[in-house]
Amino acid sequence: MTAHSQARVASAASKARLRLWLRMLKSTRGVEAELRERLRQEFGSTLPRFDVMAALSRYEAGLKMSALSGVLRVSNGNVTGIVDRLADDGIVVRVQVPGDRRATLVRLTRKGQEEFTRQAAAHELWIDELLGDFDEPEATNLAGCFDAISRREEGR
Amino acid sequence: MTAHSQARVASAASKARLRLWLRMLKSTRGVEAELRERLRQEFGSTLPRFDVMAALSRYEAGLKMSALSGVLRVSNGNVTGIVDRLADDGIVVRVQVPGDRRATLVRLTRKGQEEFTRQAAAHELWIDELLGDFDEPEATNLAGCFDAISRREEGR
DNA sequence: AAAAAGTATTTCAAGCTCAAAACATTTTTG
DNA sequence: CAAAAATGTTTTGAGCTTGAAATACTTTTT
Repeated sequence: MTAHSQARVASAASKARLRLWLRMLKSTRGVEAELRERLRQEFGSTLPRFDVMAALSRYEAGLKMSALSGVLRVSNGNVTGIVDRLADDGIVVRVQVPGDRRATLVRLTRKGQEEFTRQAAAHELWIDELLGDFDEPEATNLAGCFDAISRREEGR
Repeated sequence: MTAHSQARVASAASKARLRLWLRMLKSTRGVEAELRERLRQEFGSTLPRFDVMAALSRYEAGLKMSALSGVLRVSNGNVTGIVDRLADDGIVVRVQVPGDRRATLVRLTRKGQEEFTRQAAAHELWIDELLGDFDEPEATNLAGCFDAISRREEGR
């Protein structure tokens, strides 16, 4: 293969990847917008709040602020405000860590657990509706493709 | 098929779709974060600014504010601030629409066009790198899957 | 034990995002 | 033609997001 045809082939794949990215962004944003809207309408809440609750629900003992922002892959300062508001609403509590006066543990309250259970059930139904075009093998296959992208990201 | 096994099948596909969504979100956010970081480092800019410039670059005659927010699928008020800052930087201009004193047209300046050309070239290379796992047929196939999701959204 | 380095969290400033309200102008309607 | 409805944009208030700086505490080094 000549350098010339090589360049042509690379460029065509490159365009296809760009198109892929634009579609990926569009459909992800669309689903996100719909979820945000429903969370607002049905529960008076937001996606970031849901994400924090989901993370905490997987750690019954609670998470330190830094661990929480690590799990969610958002900045430290970001989580502070969301947790502040969730605490105001009685969804989470901050607990001092015994041996370390710098750290605080964040835990779902009982009310928070119950609220998350309700919201998570609705969330699963919504996803089922929004991604209903995919049957089980397709969904599993696509999930694998995304894992490939994510792994590529992590290896940087 | 009994009602019982029906429920089981639906539930398994449902779980697969939920997993798919979580992976889709994770990888899209990862690529977005990387693009945002590079745009910040290399061009001192942001993704929303890039999106506005990209939209305007496809309409040489300019777009009305409402058309711009329509194309980008974000709220009206949102675009106002981004365009304000792009105008401050000499990237875009607002032009009064002759027959309608309510409306303004937003256009890329020459400087804006040149800047967008530079950024778009870098952007395409970045995508090529970040999604490099997919060859042309794969990328095209996946893009088709996302189109299905987007079309489903639009039909709501 | 004092100094230095490291860790955990919050604060800050800037920008993005939305929905809703306000404002201005144009078009339609009674 | 005047009132009402529709259209185009900006403002407002609340919340999310980031990176960087500030604060507080702990561990390590000298």
